[in-house]
Formats: sequence, structure tokens, C-alpha cells
Amino acid sequence: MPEQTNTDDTRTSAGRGIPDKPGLEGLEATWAARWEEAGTYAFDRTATRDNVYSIDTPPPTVSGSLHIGHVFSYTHTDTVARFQRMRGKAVFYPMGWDDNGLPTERRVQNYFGVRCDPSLPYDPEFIPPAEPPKDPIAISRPNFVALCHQLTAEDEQVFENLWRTLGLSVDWSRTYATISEAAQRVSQRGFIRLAQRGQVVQRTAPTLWDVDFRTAVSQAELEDRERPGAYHRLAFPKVGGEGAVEIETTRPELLPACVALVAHPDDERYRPLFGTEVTTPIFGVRVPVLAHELADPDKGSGIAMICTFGDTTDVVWWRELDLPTRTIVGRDGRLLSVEWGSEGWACGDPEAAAAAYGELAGKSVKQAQTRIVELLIACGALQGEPRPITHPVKFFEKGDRPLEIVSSRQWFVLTLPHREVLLARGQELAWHPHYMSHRYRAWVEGLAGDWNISRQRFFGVPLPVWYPVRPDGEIDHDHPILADEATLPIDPTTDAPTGYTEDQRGVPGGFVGDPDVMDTWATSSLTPQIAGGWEDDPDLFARVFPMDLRPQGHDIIRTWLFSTVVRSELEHTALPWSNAAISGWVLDPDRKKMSKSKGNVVTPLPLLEQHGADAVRYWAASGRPGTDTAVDEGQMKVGRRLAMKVLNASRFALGRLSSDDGSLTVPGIEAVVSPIDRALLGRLAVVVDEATTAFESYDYARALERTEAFFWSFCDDYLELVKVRAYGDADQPATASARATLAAALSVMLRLMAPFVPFVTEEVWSWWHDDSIHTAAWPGPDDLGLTAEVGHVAIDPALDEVLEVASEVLGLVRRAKTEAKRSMRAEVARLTVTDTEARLVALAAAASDVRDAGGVIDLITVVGDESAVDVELAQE
RNA sequence: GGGCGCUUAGCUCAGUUGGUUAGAGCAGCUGGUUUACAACCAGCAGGUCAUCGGUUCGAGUCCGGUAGCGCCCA
Repeated sequence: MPEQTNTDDTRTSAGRGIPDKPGLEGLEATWAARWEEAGTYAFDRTATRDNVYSIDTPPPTVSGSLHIGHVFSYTHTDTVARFQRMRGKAVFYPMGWDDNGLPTERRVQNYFGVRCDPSLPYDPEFIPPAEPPKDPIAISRPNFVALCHQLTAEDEQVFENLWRTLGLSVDWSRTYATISEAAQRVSQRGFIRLAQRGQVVQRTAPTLWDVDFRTAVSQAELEDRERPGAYHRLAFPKVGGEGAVEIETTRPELLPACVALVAHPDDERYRPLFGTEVTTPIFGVRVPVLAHELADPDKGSGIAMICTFGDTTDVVWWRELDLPTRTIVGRDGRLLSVEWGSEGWACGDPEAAAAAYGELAGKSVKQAQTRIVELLIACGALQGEPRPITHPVKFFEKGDRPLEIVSSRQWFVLTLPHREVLLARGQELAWHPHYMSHRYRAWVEGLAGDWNISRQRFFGVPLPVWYPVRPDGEIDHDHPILADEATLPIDPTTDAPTGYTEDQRGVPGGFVGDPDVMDTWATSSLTPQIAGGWEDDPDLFARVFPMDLRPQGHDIIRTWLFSTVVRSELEHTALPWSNAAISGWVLDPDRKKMSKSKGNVVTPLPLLEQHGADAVRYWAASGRPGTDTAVDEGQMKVGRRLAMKVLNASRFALGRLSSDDGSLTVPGIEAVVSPIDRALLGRLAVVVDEATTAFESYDYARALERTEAFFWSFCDDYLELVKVRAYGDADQPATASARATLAAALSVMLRLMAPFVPFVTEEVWSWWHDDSIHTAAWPGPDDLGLTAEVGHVAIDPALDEVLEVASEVLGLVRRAKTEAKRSMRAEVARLTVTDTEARLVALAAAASDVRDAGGVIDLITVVGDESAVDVELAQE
């Protein structure tokens, strides 16, 4: 153990001594390698839950590019991890890689120039061309998945190198990947458990659909984008009456899918029409006029057409007004063919409707809009010119075209029935900063539907489900066959369910596999279970779960945080962690949000190379929890200066303790007798208190600020004051006191700074210790010769005044020298201090230090009411 | 439209339950280099705390209104 447990007497220190020329270059590589070798950050899995601090690390999307934002938020977590480790916790700090899902698919498509065609057979000989071809090569799903694994492995290495350079105290023997076999097993097991409890169900329901990715997306993946559009005013002739009802729509191409008109129940203009019918222009379909509160009287003409489906409001109307479905938009975003006059497609003149619709079928919704507007003009149904507007349109957050809503069979995790308990869990969770809890609450309160986890994609965790094929050849979706847990992970498109053989695939009496994969969040929502070895390693799981900390960005509260809470609630009836620390964004140097399209994304490696990891960490740790922070190279330079100062101040302090043979002799804390030394340690004890309290409430930035401020005043004033005294004879009590104070203060300050600047503190620590500072004990009052409990350190005002007055007088002496444009070494012939008796008593206790530091020959004190310092410089 | 956050020195930000003269760093200015540090040190200057009103002996801090910026949700 380090010397703070062995302070009873003077002892010769271990360590390798003070190097001749300490520097910052190369510290990252040196210490990253040593930490790895020594297992400094290895998790002690014999520790009981009480002594474990477990972190549910966000797995970065490895297919994304390195971003300074990664460095920022992961540094925050690392400072907390290091603090907890020094407090004696066994820190469970794994790293995960999120390589599951669409971003990887996209990257693989672009990187290799391929596309997945699931109908193709596996080609074991396939090797992608060196250069991606212009036209993508179609390859089988197994080939495609193999390329995904190959590329993510390379991407993971890039991230790991960054994290090691940054000095994250991750246990690198505990990495996981969200597409790994273990993660797939956990994910599929989680699904099966939900299904067995009836908490995930299949439904054929209107589903948000991205026509380019050809997959369903969930509410959490939506975003609104402002898009230009136009209100088209259409006239619907009344049935059995005079005149027409005019509606306004931004999507005239959906007219064939119109099933009703709707207005607000209180809208006097349309009240008389409720219960009557109108016919759609061009297609002559009779539709009712209905009332519903969601119709906005101020929007357009105040009456809207309901189509199945134009937007999410249409879905609500369709469900609540019990309307029929007329599907015209296909999964490729093109209009489907329709048999006018058949069941569900009744109309006045099927031939005319078919002729008009024939112009639209097969077109994209955009092309169809252009054509139908021409048809509407031709038949006189379009009233006036289309009126351009800008309005919010729903997009998949990764998509390029507006979402459509299609009706399809999907698996839904039931969240709506659990809204209340999920809100209660949000209250129970300790949020840092607290106000971030509002984001969660607002999201849960606003949940509009259950969580659709089916995705019609290729690279993901397959749904572990098959369906029986009935004797008539129809697929029986109502009796899904769940995979046997013992067989996980499985792929139902290549594995047969227990009790069946592969030759029964797709034949009557046999089975078919569910072709879909799960939403990435369906797997990412289980990161505590994946990292903690749920069911696969019950001993480990019991030691780490529920976890202590979930660190993450505020942008994914509604996705990752929410879904993790859902899964933990449904599976364990518990919160997955007790604390959530929410990081802000990193903004570009001009405080603009970074984005690829703006081209202002800052990459971290050049900054790490230029300024050093400690400096970049210093900048990151100055960003307060939850606060958006701009990239600031100025702050990094300050961080580097701090690191340099640590080296130099340590060299000086330890230099006073070193013998001619280079060995260090550290006096025990009991040697501290001089009032000014005791005052210094008293102040430091308060800083230890503040830093500890700040860290306990996840305010690493405050801990850094307080520690740093103390360190600089220590260097500027205290070191100057005791410089001469510390050079004296070690047998002198005054000299021993100064040296003991230097040693104790340095030891404590280094440990306070270790979470922020782990490289330089470890370097300095190694000069006089054999073990790592990062496994040393977090400092407490006993390190400073005080017995108070943490949180109860009080300053002795009389003692503190010694340091206060001495620093103040020294400052005034410096000012006099500066104003006289003299060197700091200039001698002071006579220093006259006028002050109260109490302050002069304090000054007297440090008089020789003040004389030494100021070069004062003659110090005169005068009792008086007004404080005054007169500095008479010696002749040059 | 609803909600959350922010507004303090030229810039980036601290300022905990209200309590002396509102702090720091950067930038600026003036000086200083041989025994820790020129990737340094010392010193100086710089603010109507967005704005209006209220509570109070006392408000950067608490309450309400307004404006601007940012984000989340409709």
C-alpha cells in the first residue's frame, strides 16, 4: 500500500527516483502498456456486490467515424470510474461495440460495393474486389453478414486504440459486441422470455415504413423535418344533395385511399354534414363525413380527408372511427395496383376509376402526385392553385425520404400497459443532472404505441421464431414456434426448430422461419445483461447487476435509456442501474452543432497527438455534466500546462526529499509542526472534502476545478514561501516540517488529480512508489494529519490566517517589485507591515518564510487599525 | 403549440442553503530569464450579472413577466 497508511515515521521511499529531464512525451504509450501488463484496471470478480461499482458503458457504433464527442463523454465516465476505484471499489468497466444494424449495413455496402440479396445462395469462394465497383455486386445474406463481421472487427480496433490512447481505465478483457454470439443469445433469450409472458406480441397493424431501407421503424427512431409542401383544395360532391365539400390536403395522391372526411365535432360549418356522405373526385367512392376532436378547425378548410394511411393521425382516426383499410402505397414507396369495383373498392364507375388509377399505379408517391394533380385539374375538382406551405414531415432518423405507413405483421413489445411503472422507475433513478429526468418523463407520457421491434433487414439479431405451415400451404402466424433456449443463438432462416428437420422448411406440415431481425435497440436495451453475463454467468451477474451507472448522451434518452429501463422492468422488475449520468454535446469551436453535412466534425486523434491525452481529458472534464461544450484547444493548452506544472512542481517538492544517492526520504506527517504548514494541509483537507463530495454527486468538473485552483495557489504561494526553509538541514524541525508538508500535500494532490490526468500523475507517482496511483487510496483527512471525517473538516481560522497573511504580504511585495520594474529577486531593504494585532501575530508565525520568499532584510510590524504594507526596495 | 435549459469581463465559463468589494482561465497590457517550471513567472486592466417588476434589512442567487439563443416533444 502507498505511504499514507504508513505515516508514523520517516521512511525511504520506493519508486525509480526523479528523472533528470521529466517530460510529457510518450507517457501515453508507456503507461497504457504498463497498465495492460499489470492488469491495473482488471475487474476483481471475487468482490461482493457491495464492493463493486459497475458501469453500463455505451457501446459506440464502430461503423461511425471517430468523433471528438466520444472523447468528451467517455472521459467523464472514466473520471468517475477512477474515483470509485481509488475509493476501493472493484470497478466493472467493460467496453462494448455496437456493430449491429443499419449503420453497419450501409458502411459495408459502400466500403465493398456490395448489396445483400437474400434469395442468392451462399458463395464460400466470394472475395470482395479490391476497389468497390460502380454497380454493387449482389451477394447472399451469409456472405453479406461475413463482410459485416470482417469490417466491424477492423473498426473496433480503431476505437480501441483511441480509448487506450485516451487512457480509459476499461478492463479490456471484458469487451462485448452487440452482434456477438453471446449478445445474440441474450437478445434472443430476452425475446423468448417476453413472448412466454405475453409481453411481446404479433400484430398486423399500420407500421411506420421507410421505403428506401424497406423496413419498419419505431416511434423512437422518428424525427420531424421541415419540408415544403402544398395544400391542394379538392371538392367532394355531396351524395344526394347540392354542392360539394372542399377539403385541403398536402397529399392528393392518396385520394384513392380515402375512406372518410373528418371535422371537429364543435365545428359549426360541418356539423350539419356529420353522418352524410360525399363522393371522392375522379374515383367516385362514397365516403362518410365524420367528427373527431383531432380534426383542427384552423388547419386548411377545417375538414380533412382520412386516407389509409397518410400520417399517424390517419391511423388514430382509422382505429377510433373504425374505418376500412384501402392500401395503395407499397413497401417500395410505389402505388400498388387496385381492382376497382372489387370488395372494399366499390365505386360509382369502376371502369373510369380503373382508367384514372391506371395512370398512377407503379409510380412513386411523388410521381403519382404530379399526375393526379393533372387529373384533378382536368376534371375540375382542384379548386384554385395549390398553396405552398412548409410543414413538419416524419422521417426515419437515418432515412432520406418521408416515411409511409403500411399495414404489416410485426412483433411489438407491450409498453403502453406499463406506462405508470415506467414513470415511477424514472423517478427512482438518480439523474445527473437531475433535470434530464424530464426528458424521460415527457417521452413515457407521450408514448403513442407499443414498441415495434421487427426490422426487415439483414444484419441484426434474428427473431428466434418459426411459423408452422398448414397442410394447405398457408403460413400459420397465430402459432409461432419459439426457439428452445438451450439452442441459442439461432437463425430461423438456416436452423430448424426442435422437432423438425431442415427438409420440412417451407412445405405443408413443416415450418418457415421469421425472415426479420430485431431492432438494434431490442439488443442494445440489454447491455447490462450482455455485459453482466445474464444466465450465462450467474455468479458474475449477481455481482454487477443492477449496475451503478449508465452514462450516455441526452439524445438517446428516449431510445437507449428508455428501452433499457423497459427490458429491466419486464425481466427483473428493477431498475437496470441506480444512476444515469447524461453528457452534453460537443459543439464545434464556433459553438455550432457538429454534423457530417456541415463538414465541421472534429476528429480526436490529431488533438490527442498535438496536446497529449491528459490535456484533452482536462478539456473534456471541464465540461460540466449535461452541458453542451465547445471544442476548445485553448483549454487543452491549459491542460497541458497543468500537466507540465505537475511534473515541475513534483520535481521540486520531491527534490527536497532526495539524497545525494537519488533515494527519497519521506518524513512522516507527524513532522509537520510549523503553523503555516499545518494551515496549508488544513486547506487541502477542505479541498479533499469538496472534491469527494463533488465526485459522489457525479460532478467531476467541480472536483477538478477545486483541485486545480488549490494546486496553482500551492505552487504560486506556498512553494515560494517554504522554498528556502525546505533546503535546510533535515534534522531541523522547521525543515522537516516543510518537507513533510510537501510530501503529504503532493501525495494528496496527485491522487486528487489522478482521475483527470492519469498519465502525468502516474508518471510522477512512479518516481517514489512501486504501485500504481490509480489503485492507491483516495485521500482523506488522515493523509493530512487530521482526524475529521470526510465532510466535516473545518478550518482553524487562527491557523489559516498565518497562510492568509503570509500570502497576502508576499503578493504585495511582488507588486511593489513589478511596479518598480525590478526582478522578483530584488532585495527588500525594509518591509513595514501595519495591521491588527491578531494579523501581526499570524504574520510573526511565518515571518522567516516571508523574509526568505521576498528577499526581505528588515521586517518591521506596526499595530494599527488600517492595514498597510510599505515596501522599501534595496538599491540596484 | 407544450416542455426543458441557457443569457455573468472581448472569449469560454464558475458562482452550493440569499450575506463583505461578483471570481477563474484564455485573449489584452506592463514587466521579469542562471539553483521546479520560457510550453515559464509576477503584476495590471477589464462586468449596469439579458431585461422589467416583485419578495427581503439585503438578490447574480428566490418568485413572476418579457426578449433572444439552443434542445426535446407535438
